[in-house]
Amino acid sequence: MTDSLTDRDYRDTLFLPATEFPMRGGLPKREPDWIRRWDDLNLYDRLRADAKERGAKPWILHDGPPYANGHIHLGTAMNKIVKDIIVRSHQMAGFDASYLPGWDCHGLPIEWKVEEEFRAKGKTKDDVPPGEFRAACRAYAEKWVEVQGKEFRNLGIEGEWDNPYLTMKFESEASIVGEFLRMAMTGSLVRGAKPIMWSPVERTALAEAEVEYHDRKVPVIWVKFPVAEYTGDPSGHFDELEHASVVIWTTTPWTIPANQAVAFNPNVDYSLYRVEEVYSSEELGFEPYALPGDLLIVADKLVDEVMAAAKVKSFRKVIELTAEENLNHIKLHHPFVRSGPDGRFDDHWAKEFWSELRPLLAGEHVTDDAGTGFVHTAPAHGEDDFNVWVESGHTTQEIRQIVDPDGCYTPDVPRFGGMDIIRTSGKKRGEPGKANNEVIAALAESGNLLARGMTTIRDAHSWRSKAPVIRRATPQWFISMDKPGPNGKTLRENALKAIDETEFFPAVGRNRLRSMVEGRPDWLISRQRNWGVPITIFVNKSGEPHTAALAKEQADALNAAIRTAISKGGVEAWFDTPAEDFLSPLGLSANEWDKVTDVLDVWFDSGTTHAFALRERGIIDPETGQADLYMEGSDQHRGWFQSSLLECCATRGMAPYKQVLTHGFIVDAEGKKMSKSIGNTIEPEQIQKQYGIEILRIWTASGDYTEDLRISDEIIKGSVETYRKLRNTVRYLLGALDGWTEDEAIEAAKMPGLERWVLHRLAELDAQVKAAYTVYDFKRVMSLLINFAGVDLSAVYFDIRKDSLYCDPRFSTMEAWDDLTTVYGNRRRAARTVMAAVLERLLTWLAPVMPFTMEEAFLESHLSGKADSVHLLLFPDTPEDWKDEKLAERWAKIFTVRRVVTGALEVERREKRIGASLEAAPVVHIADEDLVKAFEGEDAADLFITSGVELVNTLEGKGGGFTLDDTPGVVVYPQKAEGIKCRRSWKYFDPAIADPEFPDITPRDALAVKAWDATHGE
RNA sequence: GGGCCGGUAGCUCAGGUGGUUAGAGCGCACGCCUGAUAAGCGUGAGGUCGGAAGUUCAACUCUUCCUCGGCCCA
Repeated sequence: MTDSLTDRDYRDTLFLPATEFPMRGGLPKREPDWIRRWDDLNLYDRLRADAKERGAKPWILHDGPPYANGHIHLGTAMNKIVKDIIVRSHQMAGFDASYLPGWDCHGLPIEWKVEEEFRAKGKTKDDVPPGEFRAACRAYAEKWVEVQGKEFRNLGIEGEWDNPYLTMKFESEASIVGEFLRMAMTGSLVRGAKPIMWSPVERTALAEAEVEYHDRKVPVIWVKFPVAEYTGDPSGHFDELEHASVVIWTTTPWTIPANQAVAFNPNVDYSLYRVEEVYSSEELGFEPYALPGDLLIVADKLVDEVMAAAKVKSFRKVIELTAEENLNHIKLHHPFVRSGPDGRFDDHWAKEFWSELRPLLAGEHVTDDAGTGFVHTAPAHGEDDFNVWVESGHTTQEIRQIVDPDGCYTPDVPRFGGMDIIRTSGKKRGEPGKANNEVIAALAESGNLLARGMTTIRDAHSWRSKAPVIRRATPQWFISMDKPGPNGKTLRENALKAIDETEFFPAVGRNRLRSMVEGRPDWLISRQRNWGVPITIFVNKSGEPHTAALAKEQADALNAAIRTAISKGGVEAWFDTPAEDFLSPLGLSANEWDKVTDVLDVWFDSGTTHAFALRERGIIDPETGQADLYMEGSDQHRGWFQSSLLECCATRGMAPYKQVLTHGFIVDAEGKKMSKSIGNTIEPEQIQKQYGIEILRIWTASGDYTEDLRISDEIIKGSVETYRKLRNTVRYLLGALDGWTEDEAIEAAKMPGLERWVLHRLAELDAQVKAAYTVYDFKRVMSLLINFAGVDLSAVYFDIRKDSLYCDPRFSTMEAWDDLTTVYGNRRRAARTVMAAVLERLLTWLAPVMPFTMEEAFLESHLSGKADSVHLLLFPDTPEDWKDEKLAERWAKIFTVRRVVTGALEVERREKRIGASLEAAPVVHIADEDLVKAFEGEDAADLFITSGVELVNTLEGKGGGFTLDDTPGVVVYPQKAEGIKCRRSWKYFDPAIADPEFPDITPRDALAVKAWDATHGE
């Protein structure tokens, strides 16, 4: 019997998927159109209006401001994409999730760029009036805000781009000043000093990027600090100790007058040594400084080196010293005080100024790799010196400032007053001044110079003048971490409490922020710069700020006047307005008050964004006064998360956020960071042009962005595959739903088991996807949905239901549907009902990650009438009755059997006995009765996509059956399907049961063709 | 150099409180289909869980050290 009895081509009578939604996205070309569409729709405003209408609860992600300088890179793109996914998913979860982007506009990097621009025009910074300079900075920042804004929009980031917040808007600047004054009024503003890089030649402070490093010949001296007293346990005391000296080594003799301590490392071994014999002047050609009998304290590892430098021929160890027993209890004389048993205090010129005893401070920065194991510490002139000074409990106010802006000692310094460290003019500009030699001479006189020499070091020189740079303490303003505030608690205590009350994603963020706040020094907020928000205070002759010195009412009035001026004229108003204009209305005299012209650390600016970007715009949780989430790179534990925390804790006693989320950084395929020098950078634009933004978004969402994200060609190709699979799944659904209307829908209770199983899966996914979005776990969303699309839908559900969808009868009217009692009609309707539900969920669940493609699909779908954009939809609710654990268990059993059947068919295919699975009609022997029962009410052949099947509840058989190792109770005997191949559905069937009118197709297909003919004629 | 974090198949990720042959998706190989077709389906091969010690009857999971990488400090 052959299969052809008629010549009719049944293809036309089939229902095949039909959609305009193309298989390929053409993303790079089409994405700009979608963005334009959303702009035309005013989508952002629509989202706000929509949420308002729903009475949605606000949910606020506060945008951390990027710096308005340079083009965006992959890191910034990823940052914004993560934020965008968060905001969109929260909006669709039912919140009013606004997104106000912002920029950080003040600060040094912009100053440099602008300086560079002036230089290019042949002008130095000194030629340009400050007002003009600041105006140029403003313009520069403005330009980059524009550029970056455009670049971010091109990424498809939805937000209030028309009115972003900028730290340099007048109202922002006024707000920053307001916050600063508010903080100052709490008393936490203190004046101190800190060493900064200073160029005496230019009389200016320099930043790290304004210096270059060159080799320089410098003197090196070994100096004795005589022990003055021992105050510890008597057991640690012995006579030699009192006559000994701690030896230090330095290449900056000029800092000796500013010495305030000596640092050592408790983990280094130290001993007291006695000099036995020194080389004679005949042997040396000069007189050595060391004398037999000298008692010297140095690190054991370095003693040979020190003794050699001091021209000591022989020495011996007297006793080993420990930090606990000895060093912690010693106080030293300044080395200008004459040493030796005969009259330590007879040196009158030094006695007054340097009589205070010097402590020994424990510091980790001290090593025994070079020097003596002790470090002379002048907190005014060294970074480490300053740190060890402050960390050992001393204040910055105690720091001695004896060097003026010209690099000369101040006049009050005995003997050295007025001497220069570096020559600042003339032909020898930049060469050493008088200071070093005079200090060395004074040390030699006092008998505390142990040795001297010359060496070469590499140190900082000014970029412009090429002259050496010194470190010099300048007056600075700090926010005190440990001064009790209005609530009796210190800022540190308030901040730590706020950290405990904040939720961190990932959780380790808490420890990281906590340990930083626990250990951080006072917040240095002043900068000697031009482009920034001024420290708007007046200081009286005793150095007190007006916020502390004036009565509250008077201070408040002055503060209000200052703020008003800034809000009208920006930061320029502070610099340009004469002090008396602020002071005289309050009856204060400009002669008694100095206007501070330092500017605020830009971290202070960004720390106050919550004030002007949120509070003043009314974007804030009215109950808590907080934003819901701050989300930035993990480097911001030291930056924005902390500055915002400290600022808000100081002014309001709480964190400005409820949650902190951090992302990692982008690295290459090997996990190495991207850098231009390695040449492994990838630009967002490159990916955009080659693959499309959506691919970048999928890549972002698929990886664990809380760790570092790897990117490479291979990895991006993986995202392309993901895109293809999801797009095709959606496309198939769109095609299958061609012509769908809600009238065709059928209730769940009337559906076949397979459809109810899909609904159950949707119910499961609904909970999982929403939960994953709430904890910002996009990779889980993606893996759930990719698995669902690839396995449950494509490989199982679509494959099985193809037959029903394509071949089952269709009728032109609903009446005809309702009349139809056959299972086929309901089966097809059920499938399409389920597919509509699946499509709606896929579109909405994926829209936050894939806004372009989901919008495109939405417009092609039956849902397009519901809204103007998929982004205006919410995640749909799941009807209670979809979830059915019992049914799921039953279907798990069915799929276990199905696996064995497909395995058996694969063997047949390999042996060329069958090609398509419809050519088979296997016999399946199943030992477990439950497994057989699972199939009750189901058409097993449909589920296996075979033309027939026989299920037998026994393991007895003819032998040679197929089994899988992990499913021993199921044996499959493959058999070729009998009968003829239906020319419409390609199923094999017994021709005896055929409708006589259609002998070459199955009765089901005959019914379908009749129905088709009835509506189309023949 | 210090603090914190991470290193599971080619790729992206799963693997409560230590316990049978370490999982998924993709990719790859092979095959099927040709009515989702620059698509769809099936089968298979891939991992000494960064390395080395140790604790334990038992470690991807605990401890120590090392190594590679990242962030922040110095």
